[in-house]
Amino acid sequence: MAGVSHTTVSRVLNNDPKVASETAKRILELVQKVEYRPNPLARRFARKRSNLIGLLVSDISNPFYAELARGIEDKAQECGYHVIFCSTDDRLDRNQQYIEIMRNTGVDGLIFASVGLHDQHVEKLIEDRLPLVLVNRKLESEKGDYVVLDNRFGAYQLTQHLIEHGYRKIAIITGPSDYSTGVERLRGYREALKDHGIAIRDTLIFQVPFSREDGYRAAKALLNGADKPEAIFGGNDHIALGVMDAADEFGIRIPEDLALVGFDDTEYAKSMKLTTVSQRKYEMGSLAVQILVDYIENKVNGYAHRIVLEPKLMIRQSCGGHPVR
Amino acid sequence: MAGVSHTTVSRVLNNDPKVASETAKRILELVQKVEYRPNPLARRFARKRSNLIGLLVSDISNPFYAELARGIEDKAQECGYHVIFCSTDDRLDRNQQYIEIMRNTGVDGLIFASVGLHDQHVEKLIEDRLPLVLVNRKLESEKGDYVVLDNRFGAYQLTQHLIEHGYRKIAIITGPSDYSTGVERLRGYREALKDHGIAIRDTLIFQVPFSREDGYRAAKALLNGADKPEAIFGGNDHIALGVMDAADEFGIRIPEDLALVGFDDTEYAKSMKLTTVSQRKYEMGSLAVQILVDYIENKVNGYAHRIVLEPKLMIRQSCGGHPVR
DNA sequence: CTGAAAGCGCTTACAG
DNA sequence: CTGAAAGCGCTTACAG
Repeated sequence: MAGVSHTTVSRVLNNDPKVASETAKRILELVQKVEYRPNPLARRFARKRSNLIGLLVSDISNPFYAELARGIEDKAQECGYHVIFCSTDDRLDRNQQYIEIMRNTGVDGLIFASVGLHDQHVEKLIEDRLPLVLVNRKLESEKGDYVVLDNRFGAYQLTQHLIEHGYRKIAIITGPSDYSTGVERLRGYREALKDHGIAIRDTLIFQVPFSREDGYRAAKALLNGADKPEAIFGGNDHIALGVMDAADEFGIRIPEDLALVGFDDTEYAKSMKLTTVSQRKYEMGSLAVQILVDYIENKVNGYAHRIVLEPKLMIRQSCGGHPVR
Repeated sequence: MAGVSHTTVSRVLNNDPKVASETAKRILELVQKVEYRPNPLARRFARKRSNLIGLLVSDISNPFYAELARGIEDKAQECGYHVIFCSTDDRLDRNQQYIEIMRNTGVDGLIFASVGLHDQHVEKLIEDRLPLVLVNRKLESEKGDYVVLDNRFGAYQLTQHLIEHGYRKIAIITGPSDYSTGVERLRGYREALKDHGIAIRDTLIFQVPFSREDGYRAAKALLNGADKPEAIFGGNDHIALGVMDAADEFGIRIPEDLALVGFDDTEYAKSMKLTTVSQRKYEMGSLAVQILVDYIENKVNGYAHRIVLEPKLMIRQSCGGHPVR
């Protein structure tokens, strides 16, 4: 240490205003020269803050979550935070374990993108006032802060769009009933059919995990049956992709022989000309970070941030543009 | 503290073998009951180890990097580490800044998936013996440890495949010359043409950023010209997707009017039936973590780990299966 | 505006 | 096998 005290150096590095600008300048120069780097581990320990955010997603390699992660990353960086991620593969049985692991990393707060409808462990975290924001999916109990899309309305619009194009026998392959997204999309589908006086038939409703593989299998079952649907609503774009795989295999053309819609508007949907609903993933992530950082830094936890974003219908060739029969 | 000392509790929590199993058991029970969580920030500080790995990618929302990240995440978790990621958007001018930010997070080591060919800042880190592994891209100087694909050979195979299908006028829209991937893929293309006695024409060579948008623009220029190619080699799947966009716009059918190949074998390629080269992204990430953790924990840094994975040609409808003319 | 001192909550030789 | 004590490298009241 050349000249001043430990304390003063620390002050300068933390932009403490009550330090002579001349001293500060001298120290800064020295810091440069010696390439002094304050030990981040010691800083965090002394400050009792890590400036780390934990992000729990189903699978980071899924483009939906990857795009969400990018929104989270950018806003976090803007706020001086960094993101540690963890893929849960939607294994509800291991959820507690993943959360525990995350807490042991010393993050200041958690963003949970894949919460189950009835996750009691997460409910407990919320009650314990641990800084936590849900994004994409929410709890049935409506506990905690969240940023989600209006999934019900998105599904309603999509189904209505199919109906308006003359389709009547519309099947849905939606996500599992363990998640708000799966449940609400199914609800929107039902409501749209009901409002248009179309009977809801259980044989046309499939609930499967949100994967291409599962979409493929369900579609095969549907297309193999005697009672083939005229249109299929895939619970997300991955499922819709799986439907395409199955259609391909059976030589069924889309949209000529079968109309198809998805959900999420991932890049895949754009490439495959799939009609879908756009989720503002980047924005969702960004908003979640804002709320979380507010929690962490201002210890606000009386507010209830419940943000429900409007869905936007993206009409593409997989079903749109065809005459009403 | 009920019964024993601070020290002993610490030992138990760190699985120190020289502690009476009976005492250990009692402490563990108490820990459970009180829901005691050791402060991770203090642990890291005392241990001088964060068990954090920094991951630098071009863009986490790009499926290629997202899949790589998943491989890294899984292996890291297996080794008791966590991953902090940072998207650089391939802004070479800001590279130093991003690295600096990462170092300030206190990571034990760095995985760099998007290094520039001549990144002097990274070369310095390597010389300073900072635990660092390059993945996907490498330095021209061949400094440091890396896990990469044999990009040259992959491009060679792809080009040869086109030639074997009767195409002669083959254009390439490859990545920028700032990255080993872009450069080596171009090299493989040139070598294949040369080996088959086909003249290399500069007007058929484009070097653009690895994006769909840039691929689209370059393809438009190519397809608009008087001298239309019979086939296009997209430097990665994103570029190939951009070529498809342009072809669509011009009413050019793939593969009937134009053959197309990509590179990377992202999920997009599968959906779009694009012939491409498979990169074992998950495996690449996993290997990189293994090497890095070995560095961190055993302070091995005399070894030179240079892993070059074999590419695998994925033949799909975008060019394959058509008769030689 | 600056410095001495305490403290953050663990881990880890060291001594017993 | 167990404990007292030092130490990890910062930040931050507190006193001046």
